[in-house]
Amino acid sequence: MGRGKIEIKKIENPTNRQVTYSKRRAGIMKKASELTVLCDAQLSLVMFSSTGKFSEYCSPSTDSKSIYDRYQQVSGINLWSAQYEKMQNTLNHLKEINHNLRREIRQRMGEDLDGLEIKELRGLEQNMDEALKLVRNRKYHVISTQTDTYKKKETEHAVYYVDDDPSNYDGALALGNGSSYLYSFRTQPSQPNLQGMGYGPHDLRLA
Amino acid sequence: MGRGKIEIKKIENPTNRQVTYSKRRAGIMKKASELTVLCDAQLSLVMFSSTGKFSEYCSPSTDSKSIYDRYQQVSGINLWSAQYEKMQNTLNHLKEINHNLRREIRQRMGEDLDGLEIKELRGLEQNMDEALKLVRNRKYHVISTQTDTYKKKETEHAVYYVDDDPSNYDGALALGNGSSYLYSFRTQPSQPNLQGMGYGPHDLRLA
DNA sequence: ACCTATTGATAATA
DNA sequence: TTATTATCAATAGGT
Repeated sequence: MGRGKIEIKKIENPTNRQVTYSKRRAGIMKKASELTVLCDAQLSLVMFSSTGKFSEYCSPSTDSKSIYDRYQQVSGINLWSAQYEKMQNTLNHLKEINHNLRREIRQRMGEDLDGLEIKELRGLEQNMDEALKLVRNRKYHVISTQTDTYKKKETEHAVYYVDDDPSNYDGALALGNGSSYLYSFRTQPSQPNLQGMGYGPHDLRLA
Repeated sequence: MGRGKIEIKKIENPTNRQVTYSKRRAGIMKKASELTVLCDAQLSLVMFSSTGKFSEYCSPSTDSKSIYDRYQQVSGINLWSAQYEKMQNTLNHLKEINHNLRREIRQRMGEDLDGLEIKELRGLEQNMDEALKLVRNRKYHVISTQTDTYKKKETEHAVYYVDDDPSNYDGALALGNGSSYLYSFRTQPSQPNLQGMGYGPHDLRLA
């Protein structure tokens, strides 16, 4: 269609190529637009010229992302699988670490010991014994410091550090340090929705 | 271009619309193909008819994913930000949990106690004290069981459970339970590459 | 699907 | 780039 028929092969003259690109780009975009209007179709058209210039057409009341989401569903091709895979690997890695950290904590709480051999049990006992001494020392240090403070203030709250109710442990951990997650996590009602990506909420919880 | 001019508006007759869609779809695909050949362009064309039928054209030596990756770079539009955000939230959540789990383990090893109040220290001491008893009990149980086994076997390896070198702890944990991650993780040479997604390897490590 | 009169797109040119 | 226009290509309507 023009003053002469042309062969469909790459136009070697760069200027000519650019001119033809502009014209035909306009043409195809018009065609695309007409198709959406006439036939109530939805389409996305993305173009890069040989010089890297980018143009796009997208049918009204959508965007390219929606079209591609749909494309993904219909074609079964996971367009962003590479990126997802990376994140999924990281997630799995983190979950595995999380699982093992939880097990170590359980073991340090005296649970889940069946899988340990005698050597490991002995090491754990030794480590906990030493750790317990450190905790006790710290406790005594805090107590003495607080006592000094109270002596300076001379009044009130004097009963605070005398409380020796062991049932405080859960509460203390839940409020004061990392363990709060061990508990609060279980009771969280909702997780980020990862359905269809291979990550149900259950995966994130402590089995 | 046809036996008569038509107005560019939705074709109400469904049969006609479908016919026109097929014809024009073929036309636009041919145009797309010609554009890629003549002008050495790269383009992706995704179409859905009003009945949901899907077709696509993509220039040779690429795929729609590559085109859209490029589209994303050029346009600055993050096509899959929604999906990423969900995963990122999950990742952040897990990392936070892991961080807190690690802190709890450190505290159970007698480190990182400065942030604990007296009440919490007392609870931790109490809990560790009870846990230590459980570990000891378990150790005795394993020892006696092993002793029985050895008695039955009557010979060899008799020295095994007599080893009382406390330096076994790290090794035992590293080999036998979750703590292996606490240590091996630090020395892992490479992490999944998440650069550009806001997740450097350092994020996964114990701060 | 096919046909073909007709409109639409565009190659060459300025 | 933009405009012109002679030609070729696409396609609307009918079979």
